[in-house]
Amino acid sequence: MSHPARPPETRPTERLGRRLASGTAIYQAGDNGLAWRLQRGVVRLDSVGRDGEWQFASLAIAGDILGCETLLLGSYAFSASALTDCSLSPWPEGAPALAGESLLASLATAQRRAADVVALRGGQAAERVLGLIRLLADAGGRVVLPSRQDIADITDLRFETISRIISNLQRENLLTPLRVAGVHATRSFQMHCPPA
Amino acid sequence: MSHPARPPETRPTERLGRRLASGTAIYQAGDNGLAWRLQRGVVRLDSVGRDGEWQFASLAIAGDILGCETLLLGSYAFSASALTDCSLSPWPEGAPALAGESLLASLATAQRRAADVVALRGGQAAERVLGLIRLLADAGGRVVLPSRQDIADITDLRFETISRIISNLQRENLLTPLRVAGVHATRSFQMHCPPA
DNA sequence: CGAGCACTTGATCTATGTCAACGGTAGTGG
DNA sequence: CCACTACCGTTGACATAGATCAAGTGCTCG
Repeated sequence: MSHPARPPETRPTERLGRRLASGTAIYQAGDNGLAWRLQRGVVRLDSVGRDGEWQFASLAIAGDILGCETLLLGSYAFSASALTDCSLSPWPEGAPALAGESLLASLATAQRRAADVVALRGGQAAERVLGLIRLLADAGGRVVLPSRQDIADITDLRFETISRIISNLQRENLLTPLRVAGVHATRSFQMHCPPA
Repeated sequence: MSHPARPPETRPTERLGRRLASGTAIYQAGDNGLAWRLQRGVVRLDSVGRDGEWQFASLAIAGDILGCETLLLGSYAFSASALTDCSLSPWPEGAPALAGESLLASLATAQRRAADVVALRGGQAAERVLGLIRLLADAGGRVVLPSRQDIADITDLRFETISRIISNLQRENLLTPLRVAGVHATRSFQMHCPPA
């Protein structure tokens, strides 16, 4: 529909307890595999049309469960890729029994997360981007953002618009780029606005 | 944010196995209650901000489970209201044991539904509305739509825009209003486009 | 009968999309 | 080391989809 196909960048699967660099594919819709807990980072989930185009479907952030559906269906329903550096560990932890309790908990957070994502696609452009930044910021207001294009896919805006909005936020001192190796990063920021 | 507060239209809760008219509130975020299976109709879920404004969060259609989170948290996380005439029955059916299997199934469909809703908020206006119509149509292409305003809230458009789009679809013969009591209905249609 | 509500349609405005040019950085191969 | 390419991000100029404002219709309910 409105979003461009993305080239699936594949890498060999590492052993359990994976670390993934920003941009790497984690799994593809239809693959067989495990469910994971996302320990750190941000993951994008896309649904895949019959003709293979990717369409942004949801977001997972640290603490979320990834690929639950594989426990029921045997294969992934979405394709997952890392928007920032990530680490994953197999889920469920400990006993392999499908503990009803932890399933319920993961269902509840999935619902909340879905509502958050829906909210990121409504209202004024600047509010949407700010909403995403708030969602991704840690308690101290530090954020590592996805690429402009990924932010655009998430918020249903264009990357030029995202670029302009982030420039404005810097101009208004709501966001200051962090220095990484002596230069201003384009993706790491300190946020200066109320976290809610 | 971008969406207006809606007046919560309350009604006394009926006994188990409920039928609800279009427009009625089903439950409010924070209430205690059961989980339900939606047997018929379309339900809107809103998250409620601290200041009480409602914000569209998700959609449930026939077959979906409503208010799962109450099993874990003891109270509803969202407010639910009927967008068309609905019927509900308590869930889980039969044994009160939290069957891991059916929980998983409901988690999987919740994820899919969330992805559908996200898709309804991206791309061209006419495509979004058509996407919603497809989602709500039965196998024969018959649909009972929510009000123009509710469609607008779901798709993040304005009700005037929805009205124009539906008028266009009729003009292009993709949609024909059904006759109800001799007059053209404004919400019941026959769809004439491919269901996928 | 009048009030309220949902819907329709027209005229105009504007936020965001689109197109284009350019700069910086990383990687690659000579 | 430099050239070269590819990719990502920034910024400007302009176009347009959809928002906004306004007026009017018809239905339902008291």
